[in-house]
Amino acid sequence: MTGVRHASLTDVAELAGVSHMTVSRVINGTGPVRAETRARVLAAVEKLDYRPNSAARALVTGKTGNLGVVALDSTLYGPASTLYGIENAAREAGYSVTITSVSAPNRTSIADAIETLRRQAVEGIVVIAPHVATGKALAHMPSDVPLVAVGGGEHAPVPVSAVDQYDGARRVTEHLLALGHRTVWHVAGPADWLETRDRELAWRETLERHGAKVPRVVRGDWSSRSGYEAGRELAGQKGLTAVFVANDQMALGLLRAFSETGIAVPKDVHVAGFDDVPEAAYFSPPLTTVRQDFIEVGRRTFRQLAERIAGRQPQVRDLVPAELIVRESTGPR
Amino acid sequence: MTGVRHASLTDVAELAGVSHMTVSRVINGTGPVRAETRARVLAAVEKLDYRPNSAARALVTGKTGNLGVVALDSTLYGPASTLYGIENAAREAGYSVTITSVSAPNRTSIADAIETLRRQAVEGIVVIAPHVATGKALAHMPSDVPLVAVGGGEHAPVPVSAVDQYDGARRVTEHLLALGHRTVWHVAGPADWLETRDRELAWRETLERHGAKVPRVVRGDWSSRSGYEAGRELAGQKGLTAVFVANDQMALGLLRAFSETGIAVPKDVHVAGFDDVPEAAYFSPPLTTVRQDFIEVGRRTFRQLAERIAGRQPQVRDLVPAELIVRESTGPR
DNA sequence: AGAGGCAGTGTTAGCGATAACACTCACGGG
DNA sequence: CCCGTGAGTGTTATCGCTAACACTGCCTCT
Repeated sequence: MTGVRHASLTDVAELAGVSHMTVSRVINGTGPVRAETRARVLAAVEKLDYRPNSAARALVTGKTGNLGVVALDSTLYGPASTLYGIENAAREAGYSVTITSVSAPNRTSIADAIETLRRQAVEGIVVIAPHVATGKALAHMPSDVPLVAVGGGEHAPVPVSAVDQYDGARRVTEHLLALGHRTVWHVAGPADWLETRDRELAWRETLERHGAKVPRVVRGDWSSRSGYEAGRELAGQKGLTAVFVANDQMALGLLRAFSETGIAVPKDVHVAGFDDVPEAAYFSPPLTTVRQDFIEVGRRTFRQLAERIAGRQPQVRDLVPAELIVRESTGPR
Repeated sequence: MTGVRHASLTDVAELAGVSHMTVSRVINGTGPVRAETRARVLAAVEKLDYRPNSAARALVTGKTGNLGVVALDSTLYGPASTLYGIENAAREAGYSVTITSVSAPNRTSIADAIETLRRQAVEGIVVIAPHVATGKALAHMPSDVPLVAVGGGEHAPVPVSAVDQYDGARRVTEHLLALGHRTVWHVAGPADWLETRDRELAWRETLERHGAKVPRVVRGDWSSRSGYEAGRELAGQKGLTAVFVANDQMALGLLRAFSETGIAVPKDVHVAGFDDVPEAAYFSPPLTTVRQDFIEVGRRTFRQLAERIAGRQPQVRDLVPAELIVRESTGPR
């Protein structure tokens, strides 16, 4: 039952026959305590099932040991993995993580989420919301709480860690060109995502650098459904031999559309994705894609935030390299 | 910069020329305050950018407004969605959510996670970890903090909300039998998951009730890879015409294996999954599966926890119905 | 031998909020 | 006209902890 008040430092002190300060010193390892005294205190702690009151501690120290994460209310593989990466790193460092989700990535909801977290007295905030709007929203945020972003754009006003989108997209495009295609089509993500921009830019510049014609961009919204629609649209396209799809989910939809319209992959068309979701190796056919180490991103993000909390100014951009994973969808015909 | 101390109630009071209690009353809406006074106080609040100190408040009220969620360190669609469902419901009710992930669902790590959360002074805890071991672990947990589980088993010692696994599996099995199959094979999940047990039991009992022979169970681990292996294994099986796979990821792997071994779905074999991940409609072929409303599960889970926190004893098991989604993988041949 | 230092412990004063109660009026009823 | 009542406000105690400093011995150094 609830209602049995918790033991306090004073209760422990009384039972151990010492002052509450001595108990505090034992608990926190601050200051010297005789071994015998320490043992007595610990016995009392054990007996009373004492647990420090974090509110009282926070009140006097000004530190809560809490971090806030603003997360997209989504189960997209990337954001979800990043969240766990951050949580793991934070927990190892003794921080707890409070999560607030936003359904729409507009300025108001981000600001609300941050405000909510500040009211919770978090020591620092990570924003996972890789939209253009997010970057802009962050530019207007009050700066009295350390803030870092993940997956953000190059002009973000806060430190950012992310997988190197440009590099990944360049690699996959070059991989396709190296297979002998005259050009590579692109199914992009939503225009307001920063990752979309990076991937699209890399694709475009890589084509240009190789003297290839740059086809019009087909745009999706990351969902398989939109990939499917893009696939139906591209199916009628003459001269289509290679497609770089901006994420694996859309690539799945596109593969489905191609299959329905009698286009064989990889025989007729090569297809590559981005993300390397765990399922990508079991698509039909298994998908060539770009692997992102989201856990590492989470780790670095936490590290940057920790630096900020400690009062240092970390580097502003911290890129994790991407890895090209070649599978059958760009395999021998 | 950090370092500019936050304004306190007293600061606001001074600026507004009232006592700190009056400010407190304005902030919390407790007790009567003259309209003119309130306005003056609010102006001071605004001017000083005052934000209540949650630690001080928690210290004196004994309420932190914090809930803890023990989550599987996984990006599985179900657990991730449930997390967001809980977070949404909690936020609407004014609670914040602290998340702690566990990588292995054994008793020790669950106990550690709960201990961590208790140290954070959460008012209640939700455990998302639908393993047999979890249920057992919870049986031994100290009961002085309200605790509910999600996706748990029927013998769990705490309130539980979940999608009705049994019902969903029964429906999908009956759907397959109704298509004229003499029996239905089953690729099950890991034996230590509660959901695995429910789905498997429903499948078995449904077959028996219809007088169908019960084939041996092939077991996977939820991953596409394991589904693929199950598919390779089943491909050689004589008389195989229908397979119920315990989740969509494994079904994807199985479809891949069937495709490689020349088995046509749905022409030669019917396949159904479970979960209705957003991609399931774009598998090859689109997958018949069972939809689970994880958001609703999250909502109900929060509601149960709120009841517990309020000191009431909610019903012990709260089941959300499952929905059968029929697609081409069990379609006309 | 006296001063200084340090291990080991205690005392006191807040941190910033709410709870509980006290006080001052103005007003209405007997 | 006096008193009870309730609106509006203030005073004080307290939540559980840590910071800062004070105190007591005992040991070491000069």
